[in-house]
Amino acid sequence: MIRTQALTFTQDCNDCPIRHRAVCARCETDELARLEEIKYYRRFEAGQSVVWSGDRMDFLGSVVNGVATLTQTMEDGRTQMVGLLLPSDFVGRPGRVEAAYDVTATTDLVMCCFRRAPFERMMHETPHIAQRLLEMTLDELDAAREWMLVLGRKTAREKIASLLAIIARRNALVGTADDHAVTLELPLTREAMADYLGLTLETVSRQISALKRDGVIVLTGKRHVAVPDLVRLMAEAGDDTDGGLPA
Amino acid sequence: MIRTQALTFTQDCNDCPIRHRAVCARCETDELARLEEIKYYRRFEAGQSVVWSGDRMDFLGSVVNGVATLTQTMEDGRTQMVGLLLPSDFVGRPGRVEAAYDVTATTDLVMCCFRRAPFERMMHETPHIAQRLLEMTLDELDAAREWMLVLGRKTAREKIASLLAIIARRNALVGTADDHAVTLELPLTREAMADYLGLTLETVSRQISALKRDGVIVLTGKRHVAVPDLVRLMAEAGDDTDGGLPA
DNA sequence: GAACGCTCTTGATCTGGGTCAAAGTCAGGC
DNA sequence: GCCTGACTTTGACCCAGATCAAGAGCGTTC
Repeated sequence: MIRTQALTFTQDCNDCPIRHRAVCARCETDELARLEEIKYYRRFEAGQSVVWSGDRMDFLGSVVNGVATLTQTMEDGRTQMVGLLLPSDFVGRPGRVEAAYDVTATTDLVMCCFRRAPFERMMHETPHIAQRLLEMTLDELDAAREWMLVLGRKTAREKIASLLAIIARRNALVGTADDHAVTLELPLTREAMADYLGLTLETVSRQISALKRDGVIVLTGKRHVAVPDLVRLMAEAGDDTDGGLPA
Repeated sequence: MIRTQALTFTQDCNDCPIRHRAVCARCETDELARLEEIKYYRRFEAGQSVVWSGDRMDFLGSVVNGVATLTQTMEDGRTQMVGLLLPSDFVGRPGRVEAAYDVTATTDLVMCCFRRAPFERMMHETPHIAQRLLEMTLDELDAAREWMLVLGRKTAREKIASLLAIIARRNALVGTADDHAVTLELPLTREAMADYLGLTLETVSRQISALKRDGVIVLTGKRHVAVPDLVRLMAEAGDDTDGGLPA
């Protein structure tokens, strides 16, 4: 059920694979060149804030490397992560300068950014870009709704398994892996995982221990996880597995 | 925090206010005429399914009247509502014929539909439409993420208050109301509310009783709710109230 | 107007996950 | 090597909300 995005980078875009996928899948050469002009890179250290909710955000861009999170906070301090930005994911809303969420780098992070004004101008002149952004936003919406099911109806164990499955799937496409066994590096602390899953960090820790005890995962270090059987993991997540993996 | 969409219909669009807002806010007259050609109305009875997840959906459209829900279901029968479609909301994904969710009318429903093929053709030829759809989709994404906070971090009482506040705000704009007192008709059964909130119907019922006991709401019939003080209700929902209401 | 089928309310009890507390692991700095 | 601080694990206990169960309200049908 968790839709996997095709990360089919093309060689003609090797200095910034992201730019290609994110906003320019069907652009002509001269359009690519224009994007090139307004593009720049930003680096963030693990733990650093990219932007705070309500602040001015004068760029839009995609993650090249590393992991960032989108979180919402209530006045009393309760927080909920509402999005996980993995390489190739796009942040920023055209036409609205104030950030709607806190964006935080959870690992060292490299982003490919576009300055807002020229990007928006270009979007208005280049129909492909708005159409591409629409597709990407629809994918994000599907992912958010998928996550609503996780938050609203799954047990703690299923929630952990769902998160691991998402990361494993994204990883599996980038790295090499046979269909059923995957290893992955958790880019999140237990606390950040809890924020994503609507749990406490203690519960996260306990459920990870339980999955380990039951052989669903093998821990080789706090953050390094081996999944011997991805199908098993997805079953633990409560997902239907049909069509999930290539045959 | 719950963003309210401006439902500013213009008089030049009186036979189908929705069409205007939904996809053609900036179209020229001839484009409006083309939309007119491919538009038709569909009516559904309360309880009837609009489309099942996975089925072919050969139209897109917006709600004119009534309420529909988007729900996701797990194999074991657990369900989670992932969206509430109130008048002026749009359903359907351009470029993807299979519905991703179950769409169900919870009241008698009128939709203004566009046949898929000509609509998509028009979208590709008319940049305004893709841009408008992008904006609408970004609004939906914000709403979905808002809801993730509700599902993941709010208590049962706060969840109920949040739902009432959403409906009250949408209602308040359409109907007449002074700033602080609103009455509304619940378009959902207790069970549907539970599905939206990630609760059981018993808990929904108990919390509604509690809010009534505490004077936050006044029940005049099972489904008819008077909110004497919307600010109070929003405080119960755990929302920050700044900017929420006109002064 | 009795019987039926919904929807909703309320009570009693149970439990998954939260809360509080303490101890274990590990990387980096000196 | 040992200290420090951040992260993680584990234990004991508790409570919000789930579950199970019984009725109550109320519109429809015949």
